[in-house]
Amino acid sequence: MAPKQQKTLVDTVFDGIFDLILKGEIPLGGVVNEAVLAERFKVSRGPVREAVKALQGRGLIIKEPYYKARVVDLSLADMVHIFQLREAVEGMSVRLATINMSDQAIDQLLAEFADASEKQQRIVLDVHVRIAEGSGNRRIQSLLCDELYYLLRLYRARSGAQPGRRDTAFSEHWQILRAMKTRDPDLAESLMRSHIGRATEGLHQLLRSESEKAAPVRRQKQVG
Amino acid sequence: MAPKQQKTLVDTVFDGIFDLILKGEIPLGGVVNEAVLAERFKVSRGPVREAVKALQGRGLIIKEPYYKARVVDLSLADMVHIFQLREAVEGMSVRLATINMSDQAIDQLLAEFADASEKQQRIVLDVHVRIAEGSGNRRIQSLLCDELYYLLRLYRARSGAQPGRRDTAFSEHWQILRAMKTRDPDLAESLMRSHIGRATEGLHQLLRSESEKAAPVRRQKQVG
DNA sequence: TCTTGCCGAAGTGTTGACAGTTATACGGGC
DNA sequence: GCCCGTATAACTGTCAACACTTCGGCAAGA
Repeated sequence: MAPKQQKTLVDTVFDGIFDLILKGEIPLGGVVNEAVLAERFKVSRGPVREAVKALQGRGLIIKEPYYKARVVDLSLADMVHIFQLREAVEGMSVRLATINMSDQAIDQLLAEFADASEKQQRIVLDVHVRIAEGSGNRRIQSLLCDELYYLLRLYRARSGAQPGRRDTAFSEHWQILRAMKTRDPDLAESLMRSHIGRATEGLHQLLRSESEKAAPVRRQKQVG
Repeated sequence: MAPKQQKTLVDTVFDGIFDLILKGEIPLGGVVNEAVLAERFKVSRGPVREAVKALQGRGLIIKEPYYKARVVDLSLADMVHIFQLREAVEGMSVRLATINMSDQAIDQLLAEFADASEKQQRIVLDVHVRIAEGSGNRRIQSLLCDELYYLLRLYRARSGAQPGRRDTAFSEHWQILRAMKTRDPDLAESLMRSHIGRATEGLHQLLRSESEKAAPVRRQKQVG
């Protein structure tokens, strides 16, 4: 009973709105107007409503009854919260993958990682996605590869800089994969949590320097 | 800018459908029919669609384009996945609460816990909710108190038995609260993960005994 | 009897109009 | 100029009808 992969207007509009948000055409905190979007995508307001609700369900849009929906602000504090959650879930994800993935699958992941690293390709999100798939836990996969995935993409698109150190990320990923290979779930989880915890700490530093910078002068109102 | 707490038809229908599912009027795996529900709640199909989509977003309903939506099956394997995720997130939740909650708030939680235990009240979900609130992490709170909360409620309503041992749960909660009081985030997290990990293991046992029971004879088709 | 194909019924997806709520603009008074 | 009240415009929530897809029943053929 595998249904055909139908694509409804809601799916198309969802992707379209997410793209507008990614590109900043609807800025962070900006208004999401159903009627305008319906005109833009040449559909009725119904599918737009449903797409907006779906984006709301992924934490990308804030919506209250009768009020104009808004794109989430994605403050640094918000990102700290997301990374704390992600640390816990990615830790469990790699623990389960260490236990559940076959030797062959782990070897293949290691080989692809080594291959991509030689080519200087961006593989950071892919490794996490692959581990989540290997965890065999559909709920964890759904959370990491759906809701948190969109939030991370948005954060990276809007902030430019990655909350992590690109120079050591390769080494940390490698160590995680090695721990998986040796079937040490405790070590794998600990390494993954440290890996993400460092990014969280980096965000914390930004948050602190931001509040110190703001303290001596009047908080500058954002134009948008 | 706190909007009034408006309640739309979608909210009402969401609660109504969830209630039908809780009571088994729509059984696990059962069909969710928009037109029938619209008649039942005396609304148009629009709000029903939106409510169904919202329930889908919480993992309670499975839906593909043009196919009839269905209530999730909530198999034991599914519950194991949910509890594994919950273990990770509740662990991080109590870690953050141990760090972030004020002494006064922790004392109050301890006092309320002791009070409720004398009265033999059901406080299990409340403690977890309170800890999530105390974590100060809105994403964790949202996940534990929204999506996972509904799934847990549904599981308990449909399965009757709690995946846990009521006799030792009090003691385990108490130890967790004590670890919070002494400001030991590592211990608090470890205790919480053990607490939920035991429930997960109980589910695993059920899953194993289920598959052993099914192995020697033809798998009995469920009537529903 | 079993299998396949066709057609109509049952259901889902979308539309445009109406109903209800919030936001904005304008005028009057202080 | 500022504040308040009112009216209207702009928006969100809902409705009923139409468009499109799936499902089930029946008939025909092997």
